[in-house]
Amino acid sequence: MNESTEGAPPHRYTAAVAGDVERRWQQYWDEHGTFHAPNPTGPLAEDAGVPEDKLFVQDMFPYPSGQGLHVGHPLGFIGTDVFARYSRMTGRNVLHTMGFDAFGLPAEQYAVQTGQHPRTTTENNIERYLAQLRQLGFGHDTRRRISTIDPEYYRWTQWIFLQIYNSWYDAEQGKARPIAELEEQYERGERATPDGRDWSELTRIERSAILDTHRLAYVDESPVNWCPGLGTVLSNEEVTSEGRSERGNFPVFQRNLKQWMMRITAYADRLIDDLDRLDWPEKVKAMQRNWIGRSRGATVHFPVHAAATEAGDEAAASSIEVFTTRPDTLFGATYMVLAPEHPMVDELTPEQWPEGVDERWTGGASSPAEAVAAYRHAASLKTEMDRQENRDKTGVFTGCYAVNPVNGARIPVFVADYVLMGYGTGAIMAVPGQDQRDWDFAEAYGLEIIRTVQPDDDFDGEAYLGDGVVVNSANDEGFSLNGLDITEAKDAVVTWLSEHGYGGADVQYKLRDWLFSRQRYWGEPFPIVYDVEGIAHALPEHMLPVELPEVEEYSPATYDPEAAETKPVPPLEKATDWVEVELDLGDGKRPYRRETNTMPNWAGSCWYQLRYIDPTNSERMCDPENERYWMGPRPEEHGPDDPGGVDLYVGGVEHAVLHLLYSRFWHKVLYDLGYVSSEEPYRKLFNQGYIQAYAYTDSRGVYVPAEEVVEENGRFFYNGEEVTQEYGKMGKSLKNVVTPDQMAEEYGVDTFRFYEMSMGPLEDSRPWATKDVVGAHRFLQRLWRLIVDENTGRLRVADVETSTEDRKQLHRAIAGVREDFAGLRFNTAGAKLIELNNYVTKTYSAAEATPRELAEALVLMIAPMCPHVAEELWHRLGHEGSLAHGPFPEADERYLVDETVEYPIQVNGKVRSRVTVPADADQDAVQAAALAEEKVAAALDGGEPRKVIVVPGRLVNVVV
RNA sequence: GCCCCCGUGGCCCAAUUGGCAGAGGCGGUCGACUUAAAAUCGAUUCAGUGCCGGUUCGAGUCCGGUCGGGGGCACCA
Repeated sequence: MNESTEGAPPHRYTAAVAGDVERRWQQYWDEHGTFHAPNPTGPLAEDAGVPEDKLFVQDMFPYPSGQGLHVGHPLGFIGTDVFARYSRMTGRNVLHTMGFDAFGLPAEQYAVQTGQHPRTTTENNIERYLAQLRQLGFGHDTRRRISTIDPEYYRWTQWIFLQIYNSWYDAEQGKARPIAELEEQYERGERATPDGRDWSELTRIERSAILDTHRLAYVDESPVNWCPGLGTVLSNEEVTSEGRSERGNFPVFQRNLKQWMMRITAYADRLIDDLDRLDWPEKVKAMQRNWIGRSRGATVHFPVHAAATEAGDEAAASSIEVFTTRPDTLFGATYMVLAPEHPMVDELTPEQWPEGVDERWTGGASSPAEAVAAYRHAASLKTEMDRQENRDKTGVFTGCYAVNPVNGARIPVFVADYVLMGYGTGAIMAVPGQDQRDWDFAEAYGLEIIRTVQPDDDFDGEAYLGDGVVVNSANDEGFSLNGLDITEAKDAVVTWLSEHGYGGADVQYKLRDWLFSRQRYWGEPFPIVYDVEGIAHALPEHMLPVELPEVEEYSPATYDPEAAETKPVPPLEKATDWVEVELDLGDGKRPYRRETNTMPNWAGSCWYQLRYIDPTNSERMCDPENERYWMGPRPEEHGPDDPGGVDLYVGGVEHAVLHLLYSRFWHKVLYDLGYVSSEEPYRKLFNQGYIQAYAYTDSRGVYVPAEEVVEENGRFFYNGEEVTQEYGKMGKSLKNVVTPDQMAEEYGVDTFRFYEMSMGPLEDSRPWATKDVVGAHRFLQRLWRLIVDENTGRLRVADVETSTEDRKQLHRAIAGVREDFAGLRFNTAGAKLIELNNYVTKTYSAAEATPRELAEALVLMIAPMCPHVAEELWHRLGHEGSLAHGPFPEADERYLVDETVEYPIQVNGKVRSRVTVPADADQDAVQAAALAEEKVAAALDGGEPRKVIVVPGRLVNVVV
C-alpha cells in the first residue's frame, strides 16, 4: 500500500480505491460486451439492425515489442478512446478496436539468437500487450482484434496479393482491370503484341512473359537496394538519404536482382490528386506529394552525329532522349550529359578525340573510350555519401556531338555523375543559363552559356531561375520564342517538338515501383509457385493460406555489410520439403517450386481496417455491405468529393510516406476491382505528438536515473553531484522511462488518462512531468468527494434545487465540453470540467448535499476521459448498467445567454472603464451608454469622439 | 541549400480566429487539519506574448524582417 493513503479517510478516492474500481468495471465491460459494435450483416450483426450514424475510429496498430510500454506509447490510443467513448455516448455506433502488426524483424532476430520460434516470442508479447491495453481501460470491440501473423488473417493478405497479381492497369480507363481482360484483348487482336506476331503464334512462355509486363505485381530483374548486412533487399522507402538501411544503418548497394515489384507508379497521378480529397495534415500531404515527385515537362530527342564506332561504319541515325521541365530554355542548351550508367555511352564513344579537343574535357586520356571507362569506374566506386559530400562537378567528354533539334547547333555530349540514371531518362540537355548545376559544370569545362530568360535588372547571380521574358531563342526558319513569357514559351516549344517529331509533353515521377520481396522468414509467404520452365503460377484461392514451414535457421545468409557482390539467400530456401511440391493447378499433378521470398512488413498493415470490419468472415476478406456501412463515401455528410474511408485514423507522423502510401495504393486497387466502395482507406488522419522526457548525464557522460535528479535554481543534481540535462526520447538506456503501470500504481488509470489528455493538444509533443500528475488526481478526488462522503462512504447527493447561476455554469460547461470533445481538444475539455467541478465544490462542499443535477452531469461528462470512476459514481448515483451508451448532457440555450452584458470600454485601444447594458441592447444603445460613462465622458472632455467602434457582445472602443 | 511547423507567467498550456492576455494543472508563498510530517483543503503570487518594424480604432492572432527550437527534402533535370 502506498504511504500516501495511510491515515486518509476510509472512503477517499485513493490509488487503491481507483484500482479496485477500475478492475471491477473492466470486468463488467468484458462480461457485458459493452463495446461490441454491430455490423449490418454477418456474424456480428444484431436483430435490431444498425443506426445510420456510425463512427469508425482507428489507431495505427502497434508492433508488439518485448520492451513493454512507456507513458508515451498510449497517448494516441487514449485520444481515440476518449473520442470513441464520447461519440458512443451521443448515440453513434462506434467501431474501435486494436490489432497487432506482428510480423517483423525483432522477433526473427530474437529467434536467431535463442532458437525460439518467432511465433512463440510474438504471441507472448501480444499477451503482455493485451494485459496492458486492458489495464488502460480502452473501449475496444475485442471480437474484432486481429493479428497479421494469424494464418486466417494472412490468408487474405495473400488473397489480395493475388488480386493485384491478376490485374493490369488500363491507362485509358485509368483503373486496374483483371488480367484476363487483357488476355482477351490480345486474343481478339485488339491489342498488338510487342513484335507484331499473332497471339496464337506465341508460345506459352512468350504469352506469359507479355502478360507479366502488365501485371500490377511482377517479377523484375532490375537494380534493387541490396543490404548485405541484413541479408535482404529493401524498398526505396526503407533506404535513408545517406544510402543506408533505415533499420540497422547498414550500407545499401544497387544490384541487379530478380525480385517482386508492385506497380505503384501506375497510380502516381491518383495518389497525388486524391490527396486533395482527404482531411489530412498538410504536412503529411506535402511529404507524399514530394515523395511521388510529379514534374511536368517535355521529352526531347537530340539526334547524334553517331560517331562511327568502327572505322568506315556509317553510324546509324540515333538520338539521345532527355526529359526537361524547362523546354522553354531549349535554345540555351549548349551541351548534354549522360549518367555514367547510361546504356548509350559505349555506342556514342568514338575511337578518337575530335580535332582540337579542349584538354579539360579529356581527363588526360588518349582516347574517348579510355577517358569514359576511367570516369565510369571512378563513379562506380563512389557511394551515396561521397556524392553528397562532394558536389564539385566532374565529368568527361564522350567525343560525340549531338544536334540541338531547334536550331541545328552542334553540342558536345559529356558523361557526368551529377546526372542520375534513376530519374527521367538518365540524360539531360544542359542549360547553364537557367540551371545552377549546369552553370557550375559549364564554368569548370569552359562551355558556352546562353541566357534565354532575361533576368531582372538587379540580378547579379549566375544561373537565373526567375520569371522573365524569353530572349536569344529563334532559329533561321522563323521559329521564335523571343518576347514570350516562360509558360507561353513552354507551350510553343512542346507544340513545335511534336509537330517536328522531336518529342512532346511528358510527365516524370520520382516515385519508383515498390520492391515487394524480402529474404526473411518472419513474413507472409507468397501464394506463388514456379513450374519446371520457371513460369510463375498463382495458387488458386482454395489453397490459401500458404503457411510458413518450420525451419532450422530463421535468418537469411547475412554478410559483411560492405560485401556488395554477395547474393541474397532467403531462409525458406532451405525448407526443401516445403519448397518442392506436387500440385494440381488444373492440368494434373505436376512438380512446382514455391516462391521462397516473403512479403515486406508493410503488407499486413495495408488493409487491416477492412478486416476490423469483418474479422470472422471466412468467405470473404470483408463483406461489401459491411464495408459500405463503415467506410463508404457519405457525400451528404462530407461533401460531394468524399472518397470514404476510416472516419478518424490516429498515429505518428513517421508513417507519412511508407505505410500510408502503400495502404492507399492497395485500397485503390481493391476499389478498381470492385471489392470496396471507398476510394481511400483513411478519410481523416491525425498525427498525435510525442511524449518526450528529460535525461541527465554526469560528468563522465553516463546517464543517471532521471527520477532521482533534483533541481535547484535551474541546475540539476544527482547524489549531490551536478548533472547535465538533455531533452528527447524516453528510453531504457537513457534511464528516464516512466511506465503506465507506475502511474496506475501511484494514482490509478483514470488519473493517468486524464493527465495525458490535459497536458496539451493531442498533436503537440511535450515533456512528461510526473510531478504534475497529482493535479489530475486531486481533481478526481474532489469530484468523488462531492458525491461520496469520505468518512461514511454514503452518497451525499440529493434532489435539491439548483440556482440559475448553477445552471449557467453547468450549461456553459456542457456546450464547451461537447465542442471540445468533438474537435479532439481534450485538454480544454478537461480544463472546463475542472472549472465546473471547482465551482460546484466551492458552492456545495460545505452544504448538506450536492444537487443531483450537477453531480450527474459532471459524472457523464468526465466519462470519456475517466470511464471507470465515472461508471462507479453513476452506479452509486443509483443507475443500472453502464453509461457507455449515454446519455450525454445537452446544453440548454436558455442558460447560455445572459440578460446583461458587461462591455469593457476602450479609449484609444486601452481599457479605461466598463459599462453593463441589457443583452438585447442595440449598437446605438451600447454606444450611448459607453459615452455617458463617467470616465469616458471625462476623456472626451465635452468634445465629440472621432470614431466609436462597437463590437456586439465584445467591447466598445472610443477614438478621441 | 530548399520547404514546412512552433516560440504566451518559473514549468506544461488557454485565449470565442483581429476585440478586456488567463481557463485549467504544476510549482512558490500564506493559512487550516496534524504532536509533527505526508496527504488533503482554503487563500494567494507571477508574464504583456522571442526580437525589430508594418497594417489597423484595436495585433498573441495578419504582413515583412530577424533570432531560437523542431521536422521534411536534398545534384530529381
